[in-house]
Amino acid sequence: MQTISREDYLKAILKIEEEAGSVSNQALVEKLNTRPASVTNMLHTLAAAGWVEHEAYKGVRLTDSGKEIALSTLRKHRLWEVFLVDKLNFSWDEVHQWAEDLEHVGDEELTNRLDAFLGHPAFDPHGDPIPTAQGQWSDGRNLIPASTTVVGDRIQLKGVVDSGESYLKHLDGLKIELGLILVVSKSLDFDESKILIWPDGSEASLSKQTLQNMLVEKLSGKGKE
Amino acid sequence: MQTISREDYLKAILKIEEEAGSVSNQALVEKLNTRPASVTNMLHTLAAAGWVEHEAYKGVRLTDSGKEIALSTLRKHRLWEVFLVDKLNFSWDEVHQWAEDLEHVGDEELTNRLDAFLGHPAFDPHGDPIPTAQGQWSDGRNLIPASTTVVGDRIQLKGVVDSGESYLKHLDGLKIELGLILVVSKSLDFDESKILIWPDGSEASLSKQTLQNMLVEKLSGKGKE
DNA sequence: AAATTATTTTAGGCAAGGCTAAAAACAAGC
DNA sequence: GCTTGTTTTTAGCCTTGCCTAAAATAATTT
Repeated sequence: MQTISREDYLKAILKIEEEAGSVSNQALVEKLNTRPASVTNMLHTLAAAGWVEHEAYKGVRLTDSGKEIALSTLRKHRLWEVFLVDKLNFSWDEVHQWAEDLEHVGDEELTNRLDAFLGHPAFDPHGDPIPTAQGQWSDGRNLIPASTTVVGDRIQLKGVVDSGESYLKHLDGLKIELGLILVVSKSLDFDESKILIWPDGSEASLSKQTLQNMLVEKLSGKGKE
Repeated sequence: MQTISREDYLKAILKIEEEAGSVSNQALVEKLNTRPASVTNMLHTLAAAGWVEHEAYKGVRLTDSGKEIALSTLRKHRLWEVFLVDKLNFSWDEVHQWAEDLEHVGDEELTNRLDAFLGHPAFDPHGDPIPTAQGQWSDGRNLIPASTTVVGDRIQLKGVVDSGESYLKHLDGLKIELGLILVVSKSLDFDESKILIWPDGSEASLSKQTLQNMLVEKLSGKGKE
């Protein structure tokens, strides 16, 4: 039986598998903001349902059926985020909590209709790829962290690594949004910060931390195009 | 603390208050498809939260704060139903279950944005009035059950009493939908059924039961207008 | 008014999913 | 190969909200 909590765990396991390769209980404790004993408990439940394989002290892996549920939940989450931003005009830092609830509503049919209504978006408001109804979601893009760019690069923001509210608000404050094109004007060795040029000609300095979380695409043309 | 179950109870109490005036435990048992002991339990919880006044063996009444929550939940339910029908193209008999989940998602802000996005609808897909953000929802319309009409009346379907899936599917099968205009052609005494004329000239007989659940408005013009 | 019937409450359980505290297993350093 | 520290598991408890069965109260009938 699928419950909200179980879907949340499966989604978290999927994400950690993607990010880190293997999934420790500790990682789940952090991702889900819970306690170790709760994780152990739930992993037993998920294993009994056949959604994960769990060997004591050895970590977890999603089974095919578990992965299917996790992908479906992630798909719903990201589609609802698109709805909230595109249709209800929320900003990208306001939508996560509601999407966290909405992702547990509806079946495949509803999700597919929502998908069609939104025009089959490929990415959510944070630039994360939306799994298809068939469970495909490798995005095929070649994104790099902005921290790896060099002076003269012309880059476009396509995604973020950390889509937490505080980081997104930070970007908002800097007038940085998905799709924005920037030019790398200067790179400071001592703290690995960079000075970037906005399309309107203004400049600002971004910290190493900020740059690491920005996923960008290098555009063909250089600085002045 | 507001939970899904508590919101469901408050909404049910509100509806029964409207329909029947007073709210017995028995009525809640039927409305929520649960057991008497569960109702007593929950009423204690709701009373402790200050959302209802409950005297043992005497029934319940919503307090102002309880009514506010109930109205807000009902508003969300009906707005989401409009979304599902108008935007995702579900039919009116398919939306109730999802709306039952969606009504527990989002705050006032989200609800108001949804309301604006939908164009501030006054009625849901079953013709039920949608409470405003200020909690107003007396609809001011003067609807009568179709069973009380007489031969020659020209009537328009504006709502239904029972919006259960099976009844709505029955109407679908008869090509009856909200807004449809019919003319009462014949009234059969023995079983209180009536024969009605569709705009395209076709006729069909509707049972007393079916007619009682159709809320219609008498249009000024008579039969042939 | 007494008896029967219907409704409501109490009493006691159960399942899900969270928690703390303590024990067990693993990993690292000496 | 021990010792120390981290991670995971076990054990046991809590809360929410549901349930059944039995007792108490109200309502209805005779």
